Amino acid sequence: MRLSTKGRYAVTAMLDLALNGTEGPVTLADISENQGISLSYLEQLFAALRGKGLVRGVRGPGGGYYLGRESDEISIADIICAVDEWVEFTRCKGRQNCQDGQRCLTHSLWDDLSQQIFVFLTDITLDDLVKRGEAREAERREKKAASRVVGLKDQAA
Amino acid sequence: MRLSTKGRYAVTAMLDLALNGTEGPVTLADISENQGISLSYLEQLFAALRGKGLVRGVRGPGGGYYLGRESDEISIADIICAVDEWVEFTRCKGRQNCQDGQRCLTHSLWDDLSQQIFVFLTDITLDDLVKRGEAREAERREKKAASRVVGLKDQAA
DNA sequence: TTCTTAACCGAGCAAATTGCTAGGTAATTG
DNA sequence: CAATTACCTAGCAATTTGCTCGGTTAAGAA
Repeated sequence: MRLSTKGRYAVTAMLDLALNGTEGPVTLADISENQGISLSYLEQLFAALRGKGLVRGVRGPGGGYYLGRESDEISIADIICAVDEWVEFTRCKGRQNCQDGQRCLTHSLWDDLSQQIFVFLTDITLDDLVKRGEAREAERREKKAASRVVGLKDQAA
Repeated sequence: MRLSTKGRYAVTAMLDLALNGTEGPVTLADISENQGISLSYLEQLFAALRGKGLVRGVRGPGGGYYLGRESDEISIADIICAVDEWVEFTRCKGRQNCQDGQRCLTHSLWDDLSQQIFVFLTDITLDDLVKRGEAREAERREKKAASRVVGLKDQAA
């Protein structure tokens, strides 16, 4: 599992799509403006996402992108794997002192870690993020209402 | 937390040091040969490690490097942080739509993940890796002995 | 003292990656 | 037809990675 800013861009863009794509497709130009990512970079990312079936493009006026599946069927790991292709964590394949030597100790360490990260990101879907955002939004509104009642100033938490 | 091959090189080198440094210092030339890492790159890595007190250099003939602390006092996270300096996982500081917008949802996602990785790597010390290697070594010997008794061929597990 | 060893230091370089600009073509709508 | 938007390719500046090369300094050995 590789973790880079590229994967984060992709997740951010996909989240934008999940949030704003409920009625009709979303254009890359919109996402570009919302998220401050260049259009051309988005095109590259979405080419990869489309290749994995995570999004579906519609051409022409009124076109844009849909999610390729329901948002609760798309994990964060899916997204990252699509754009940040799985770089093998070890370089000792065929290397001599790997079988029992020190290198293989770190080898298994990275495997463990990689597995851990993968599980973490596989368990979280786009829908989870959407819901998490809704919850936060609700909480924020509650606080605001409460503070208005008590007469306190809004404090940016 | 940033994960790159650079950190893996450093961990591998430190493990070599833990394994071979029990009686006297280990030269970078030795580690270079053992692990297939260029001498000059090792020097760069060890400059960073030395800066964090993780290793101690001794100049002159018979010199080399010692661990800076006991191997059970050095976590994998210590090593990685020394060479792969902590890159902040988010780029939205001061960004407008972070406070409540989509970007902040991925923000907290990366924070969670980062924390998870950090805990994982903080819990593992160099000594753990050494012991893990000894256990594996013992297991291998046992298997070998057993197969010899039964008259089976060695099979590379 | 002089030679050798090995840490320590810095310049620079090829390859890959990142995020971007620029300039297209193809499909769909009005 | 024209406008829109996906889709595609080339290339570029900045950064990172792992390296070569060429030193200087401290400490032991001759």
